[in-house]
Amino acid sequence: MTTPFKLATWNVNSLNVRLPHVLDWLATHRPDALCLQETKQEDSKFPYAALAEAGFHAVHHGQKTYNGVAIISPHALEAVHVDLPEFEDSQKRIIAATIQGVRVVSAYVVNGQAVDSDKYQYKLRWLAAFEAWIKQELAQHPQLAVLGDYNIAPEDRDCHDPAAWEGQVLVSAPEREAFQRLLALGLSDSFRLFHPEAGQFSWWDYRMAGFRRNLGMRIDHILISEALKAQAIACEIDKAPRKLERPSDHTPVVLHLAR
DNA sequence: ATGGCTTATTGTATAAGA
Repeated sequence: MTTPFKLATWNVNSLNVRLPHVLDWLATHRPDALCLQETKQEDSKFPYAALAEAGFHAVHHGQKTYNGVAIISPHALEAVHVDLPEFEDSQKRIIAATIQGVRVVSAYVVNGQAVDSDKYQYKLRWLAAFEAWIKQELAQHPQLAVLGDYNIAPEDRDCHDPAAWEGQVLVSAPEREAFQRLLALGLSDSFRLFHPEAGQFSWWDYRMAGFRRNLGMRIDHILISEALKAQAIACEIDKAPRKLERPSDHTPVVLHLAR
């Protein structure tokens, strides 16, 4: 006897603007956990009441203007943790909670802006600290799912024009190596368990009619431990919200487990 | 063609995203 369990991640690019889309999506999909990134609001502004009215608990770690992460669930959110340990950081990029025995991480990885920038160096340092922490989480929680906006397209098939993007931020070798080190801890890129094809993206630039022309990148990922891999039955990118009025530039990625 | 669009901000231009 197995029970369906649905996990999702979505960079909403301002929850203040996107709350109606999020509430509609929650009502339609009824996930067991939805991880958000780029809420761009302080905890005092987070819509706990609207979510509660819809039947969801939530935990949020945010700040004004930038960053901000949350986990929304109809179930209890236990052992909540924020930030990377032993990494001085004023930017709110990490929240984790245990939901029905599954350790769920919502992560907003540093963008990095350009490979010759200080922000890129911060991205690589941040990723090293993230890897060290995820290693600890995995040791403590065999059933681990690390969801979020990784701001890394792991392979050329995850980029609409690898030649044009070669060496750029999001696809550069040091970033891709950092992603591979996460996998080497014992995690799997759940989307690729089911979909080997190129041209599957989770983000499209607002400019240049990027979505209509499918000029995108697959940078939002759900990494899962071996124990969860054994339960995985499907993983999809839901492009529907990207077609709405005033969409986020990212769209949800959804993992289905049978537990 | 280094921009194109969208968001937030003690705003009327700037910074950041990816």
